[in-house]
Amino acid sequence: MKLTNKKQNRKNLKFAILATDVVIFSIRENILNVLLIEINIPPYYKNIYGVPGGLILPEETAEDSVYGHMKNKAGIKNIDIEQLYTFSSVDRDPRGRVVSVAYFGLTTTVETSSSAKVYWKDVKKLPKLAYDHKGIIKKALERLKAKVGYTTIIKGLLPKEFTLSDLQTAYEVVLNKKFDKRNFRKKMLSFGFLKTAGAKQTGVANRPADLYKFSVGSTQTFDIFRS
Amino acid sequence: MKLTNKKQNRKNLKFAILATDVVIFSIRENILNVLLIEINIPPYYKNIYGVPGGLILPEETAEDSVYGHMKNKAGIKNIDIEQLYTFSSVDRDPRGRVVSVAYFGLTTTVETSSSAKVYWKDVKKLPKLAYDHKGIIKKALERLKAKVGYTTIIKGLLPKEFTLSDLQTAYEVVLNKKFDKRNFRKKMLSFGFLKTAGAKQTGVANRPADLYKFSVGSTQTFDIFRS
DNA sequence: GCAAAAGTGTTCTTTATACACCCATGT
DNA sequence: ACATGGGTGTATAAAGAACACTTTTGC
Repeated sequence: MKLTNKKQNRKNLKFAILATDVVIFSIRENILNVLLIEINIPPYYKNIYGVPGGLILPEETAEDSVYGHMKNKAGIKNIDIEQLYTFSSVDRDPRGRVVSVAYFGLTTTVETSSSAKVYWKDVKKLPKLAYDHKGIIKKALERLKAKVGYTTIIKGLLPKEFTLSDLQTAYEVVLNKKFDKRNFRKKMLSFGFLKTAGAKQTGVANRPADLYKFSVGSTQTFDIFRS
Repeated sequence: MKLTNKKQNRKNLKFAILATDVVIFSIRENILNVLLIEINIPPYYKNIYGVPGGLILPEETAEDSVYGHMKNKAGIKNIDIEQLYTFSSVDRDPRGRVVSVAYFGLTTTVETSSSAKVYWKDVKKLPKLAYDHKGIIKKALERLKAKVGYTTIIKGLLPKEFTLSDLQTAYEVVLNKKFDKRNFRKKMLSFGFLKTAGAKQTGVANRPADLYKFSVGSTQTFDIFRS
């Protein structure tokens, strides 16, 4: 962090533009989806998509910036995000040096009330993407898979109240792996981070399931799944 | 990552200076130490220490930058580092906006062949530090503790060949926790990431221990310690 | 021969896995 | 009455934890 103290040099040190990008995951129809947004930067990019993002302003932290861009460009607010990685390849933006601090977040909010072209896409069937966004999504997915194994982060993919089957499906979709129903339930309830919501499902054409909610506020660490 | 395409605006977007900081850990006399370097930025900082770091240059990635600063300022080279977190608080540097991409690394190289004032310090007895470096070290330590539990990262704290007692001590020092010798050895050998080096300790005033080395090159994930 | 760390097995407890049937509701 | 997903227990296997003595070397 040492930098020269000569004021006349400071201008030359400000060579890079700072940006943020955010990978937002959501489960739709039992498939893990990522939020994409149209990128239109002629002559470099047209008819192409990428993850939402944008500039960091002088008076903002990276995190402030992400919240603003999520809201303005994708209509997504009130979701928890966490820092993923900072991408600093010299040529990652065709217009010049742009260093991006990437974040990732989870949501159940499927509505994307925004004027921009925004859509959800199966993470396994991504189209060609702008910039290094494919690599950013790949890294976010790795992080998500790792974190569901030792934290309660899965909470972000579920509504406030959910059934144990919903919870199981969420894990199965993220980890791409099936679990035994009885063992799954035993294990989940043993952790103590769930409590019954005191109600049952309604309007289903089968026996209604008990509803549960998380009894912990923020993401906590547990030993959830090992492999 | 969308940014305005108007060239005349791009200069105003370059408001921040980019820097890297690196937290280097090493075990010395059964204590986890961190490498500190004198920070001298009058009138803001004098007689104060912090972790090594410095500017990112226009043609460098953050990672390139860290390797350069580690070598030039602390005389440390040939160590593996990984990205830790990007610190972007607006006021973290008294001279203006500096966004720092922080890294952390492990080493056994205790010699710090450098002209700058560089020294190793017990992570539990840190003095007052410049900038937000105390927070950076705290985050690095959390990451290190987490990663020894599910990767072979501990390798970075050990010489090429080491005894099982050395390995146990390394885990104990990092996790601040004692292990049972027999159970520890059984478990470590069961993973298969160790192999005998075919030699024994020499010059010790007790029964010489077998030497081992890691049979894996880079850091790999295993289920090493749960709690 | 003594001090110092190395090396080594067994028992018990806890956790994980495999597995199949009846239940409550909507249509 | 039937189709659909909900809800439950037990037996076996695997992993983790607790625990003490003999061995090899330098001095």
